Amino acid sequence: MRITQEEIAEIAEVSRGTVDRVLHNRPGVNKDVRLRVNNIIKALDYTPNVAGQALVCRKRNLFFGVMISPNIQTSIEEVRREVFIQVEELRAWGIELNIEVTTASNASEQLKQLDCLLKQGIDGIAIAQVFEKSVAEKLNELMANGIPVITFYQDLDNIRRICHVGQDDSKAGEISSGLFDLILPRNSKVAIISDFSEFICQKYREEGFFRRLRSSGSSITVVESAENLGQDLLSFKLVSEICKKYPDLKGIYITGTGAEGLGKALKSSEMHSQVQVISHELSPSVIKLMEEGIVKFSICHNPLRQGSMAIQLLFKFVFRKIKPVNEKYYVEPDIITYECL
Amino acid sequence: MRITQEEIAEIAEVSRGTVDRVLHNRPGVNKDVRLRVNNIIKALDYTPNVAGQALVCRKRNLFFGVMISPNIQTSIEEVRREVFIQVEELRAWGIELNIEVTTASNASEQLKQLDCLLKQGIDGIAIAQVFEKSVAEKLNELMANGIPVITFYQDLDNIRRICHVGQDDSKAGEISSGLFDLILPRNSKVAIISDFSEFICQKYREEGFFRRLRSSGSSITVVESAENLGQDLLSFKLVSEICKKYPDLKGIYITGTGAEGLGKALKSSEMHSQVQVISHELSPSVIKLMEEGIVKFSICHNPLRQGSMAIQLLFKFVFRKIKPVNEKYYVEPDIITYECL
DNA sequence: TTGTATGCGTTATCAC
DNA sequence: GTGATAACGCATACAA
Repeated sequence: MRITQEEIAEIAEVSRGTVDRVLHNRPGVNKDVRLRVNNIIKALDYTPNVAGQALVCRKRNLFFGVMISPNIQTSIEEVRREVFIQVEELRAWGIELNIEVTTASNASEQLKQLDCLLKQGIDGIAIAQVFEKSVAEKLNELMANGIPVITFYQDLDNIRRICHVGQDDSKAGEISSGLFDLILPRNSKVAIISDFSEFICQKYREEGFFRRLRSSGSSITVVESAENLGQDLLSFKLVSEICKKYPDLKGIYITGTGAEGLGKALKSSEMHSQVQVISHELSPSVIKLMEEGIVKFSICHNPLRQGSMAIQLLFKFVFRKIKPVNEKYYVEPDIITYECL
Repeated sequence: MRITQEEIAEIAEVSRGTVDRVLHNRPGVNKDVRLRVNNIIKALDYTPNVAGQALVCRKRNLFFGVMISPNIQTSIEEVRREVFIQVEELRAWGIELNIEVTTASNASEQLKQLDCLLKQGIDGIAIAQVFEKSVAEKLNELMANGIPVITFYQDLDNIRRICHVGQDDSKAGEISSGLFDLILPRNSKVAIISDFSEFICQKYREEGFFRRLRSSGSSITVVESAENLGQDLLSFKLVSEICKKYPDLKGIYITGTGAEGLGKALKSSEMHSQVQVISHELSPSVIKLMEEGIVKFSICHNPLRQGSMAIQLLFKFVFRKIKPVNEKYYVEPDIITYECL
């Protein structure tokens, strides 16, 4: 049987009210009493019964904002479905959690949405990609005002947040490189295409890729590493050029978006049956290329699971005041092949 | 704001007590009244507030049994750790759930453990593998007596249970076959080794493997399909023979246990760098073979996640009386390579 | 056959 | 500064 406030009050020879005040750091309690009660709380390892809290807190509703960017390559409907499951689960416990899912593809949109959420009185924010410093600053401001922020999917340096939920990109890069060694003949030439190599995740993926090549003594040579700036047209051009330059190219590792342009280039160069492609995530264009047999593997970090993890951590923090123990949480990478779809 | 018993009582112009009696199908309420109340409950889509229930039910503790077999290839400590997390989570809500994790490797041990659990007054059972009909019959009996049973990891025909949590083995087989097509040269010869092909999961894996070979028009030929009866010695013998018989063998798909014997055979035949192995799950011997570069892929169905899913469903059923909507729940297969370890 | 009272643990609002 | 008390939604024992 767990310890209750009532019991603490009894032991400390005070009333429940006082215990409550101590627990919530509210003023109006003698220093000595506070210390005594606090000691008992610690000694008996008291933790509140969440059911009791849930029952009381039926008055005020919670309100979270989930901000995603198109880059997470999952449809907003899917995110909503995932969110719905969690909201329903909490509803069963009598807790009304409202979650507004918005999508933005640039900084100014994000800022506008943040302002809108703030006006409605937000209790917490999970954000999948922070586009610019201006947004980061805004989020820092929120944190300073006691509104918790969790970043997921893509992190940013110098941003204040209670934690980050993401993937181990460097490991993902290692896995890709290992996969190439399994499917390519010896001494193969491989090219790497990123969209913006400055994006942390892509930088780490590439790093991991190279690290394993070295450490495993792989025979693969990376002949080119180019940026398509997230544009399919540029992607097409780049890959076409590379194909011309290296007619014996055997593999392409695409760490970000732009798979569609890549696919077209391979087909128009008639290299699509010779070049094996490994990509990340499961955008519609990647799925299509898998069905066509051009993309052989895609390494995914279920953005849905990341999102729901973020919401759970956010809820725990807001409702139960439990701070995430880790600064970063990783979801395991999923290796996807055509048969997995 | 959700609807409450109180409100239903008000609308039906009866007391809370009566509503409660109707909700719990207890006797002592007029037929007409019962009908009226029931209609209101349905019309307003009433669902109980679990927090309220949790608060009341602090008196009686719940007691679940989790029975695993060595075949699930996860250490009992890991299972306990996983169980612990869930128990703590419920504890936070004031619900004391006791879970006893036992491991048995044959039917008579399982029967003994079941009896032991029954004597202690069990509220539900999650079982990872049912060895014989005698155990299945015992479980059917429990179900008849209102003690819910969930099977996970491995199912059995003709067993009564509220649902099953497992994997889509046929899909797993398809994935393996797809992987072979990616890593093997054209027209390769492949052998399949199972331990007991009568085990449902292995049967389905093999079926899926063959199905995809046919449907995709693969150039792979399966030259042999043998059973090692779960014995490493037999596994060694079988694989040695196969290696001798097919010196140009390129791949082995091992659907069950016995990887250690297989590895030794490949090494002693000096075929280990020529033959690519795909296996299932992550037993210590599989991990070792991956590190040695012999096993290239292993397809896993996180038994831990299966177990925790089973417990969650069990809890939902026992505590909230919510029957699982599906008869079978599948976890997604994980494709594991050396770099994933 | 029906209604009422009590308690579960927490929070918040009074009163002292 | 401190203590008592009324909800919150539910289950149950008891009263009518």
